[in-house]
Amino acid sequence: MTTTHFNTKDRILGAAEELFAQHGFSGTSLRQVTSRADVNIAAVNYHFGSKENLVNEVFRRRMDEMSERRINELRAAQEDHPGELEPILGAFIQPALALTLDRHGSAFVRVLARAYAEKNDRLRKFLSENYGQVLREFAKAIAPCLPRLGKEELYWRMDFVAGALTYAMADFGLIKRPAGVSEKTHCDKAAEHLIRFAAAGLRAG
Amino acid sequence: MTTTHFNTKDRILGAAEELFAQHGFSGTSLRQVTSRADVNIAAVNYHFGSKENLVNEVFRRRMDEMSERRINELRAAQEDHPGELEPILGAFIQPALALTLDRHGSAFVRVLARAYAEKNDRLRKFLSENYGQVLREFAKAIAPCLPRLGKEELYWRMDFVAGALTYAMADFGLIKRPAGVSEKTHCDKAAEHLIRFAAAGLRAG
DNA sequence: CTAAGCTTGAAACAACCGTTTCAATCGAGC
DNA sequence: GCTCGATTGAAACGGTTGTTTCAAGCTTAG
Repeated sequence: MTTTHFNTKDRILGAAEELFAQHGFSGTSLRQVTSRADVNIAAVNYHFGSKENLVNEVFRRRMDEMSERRINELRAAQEDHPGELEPILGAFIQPALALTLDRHGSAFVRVLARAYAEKNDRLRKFLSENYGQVLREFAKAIAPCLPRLGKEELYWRMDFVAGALTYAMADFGLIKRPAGVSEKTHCDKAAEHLIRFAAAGLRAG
Repeated sequence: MTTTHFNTKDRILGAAEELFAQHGFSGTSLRQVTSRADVNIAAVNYHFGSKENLVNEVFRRRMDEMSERRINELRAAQEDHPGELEPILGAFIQPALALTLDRHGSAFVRVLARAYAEKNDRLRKFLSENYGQVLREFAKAIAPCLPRLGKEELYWRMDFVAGALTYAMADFGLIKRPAGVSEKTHCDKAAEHLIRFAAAGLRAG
């Protein structure tokens, strides 16, 4: 594999990511993928072995990146603003919402939201192994900021934060980006609102 | 149609609901549905016209009931506890979480969560026409409880509440029901935690 | 230049998809 | 008893699915 991102394998991954986001995993055919990637149908089974394996690779590529950025920003927040809640929440929320700006990452956000709805056991296992670990890491960082909060209560509220974030990322609900507002501005606003909401919710007496 | 719930039409709806929850809409074939419902494959097109229409009917059956219960409990909350925020949130959250207790409704909860991840335009339109109206109704009821909160800010936070609720309903995340706790208890606990979290988040300064 | 080993193209595979057809069956009203 | 409309059963429709096959093309090392 060369260093360029325009080889067959990466073109397949990119096309698959976009189409999975639009039509779901089982709603997307390999022929749609190879057609968009401008690649022969045989290439996907040559490079990935099967459709299921392609799904996993689509996840791995971005998930690892997002988790790494989250952990890095968490470490930075803990060093620069020890004991403060909001910077930690920022470290959790920003890398996720930032994906919606990346022209390539925006599709992945929908893929991620979709994955939570899937009951596919292998996918759930893959997600809980990666995403769950990161979530626990954040719970451990948040706990000292809320010394009066029990561990179970914290877990409940972390789940609520993750839910609100997923919802915001996928652009459901009442709020739509107004025509005059840039995507970057809208994303920053979403992060700002969500951090304030989540912080207040976590601090609830 | 008779009053019994064990006719062909309702058996198809029930089987479709369970399978859609497990494998998604496009991941479920009509042959799987009719096989589980123990009816002929032709019956689904006879009673529903098409697969897409079957999907819509699966939604309508439970969505109408949930929306009605939400609105009813909202009216009751406004009468019994005028100006209070928590009862309104309870009217929004309880009917949704109550579905997870119903052996038939629990599947629908996953179907609902899955629908949010779908980008299917017709489904989104159907949902925003029904569900969106209910959400706006609640926003109108909540606004007087938070006189210092702007309408846009309120809409943001309502979306976060809906996201946290969806997430909690679908049983993603860190929190799992412990072995010794009954489903009813777990559900009540979820509602209690979510109401406290959402109320604090909505009140954030 | 040639040979070896990756990578691709075109075609075909069996299996399954949603939908349709049409005859058989059922139950209610005359 | 008989007819008529509603419902079901079995089979087939054309089309698409994921996967495989195998020959042709390509790149690279000797």
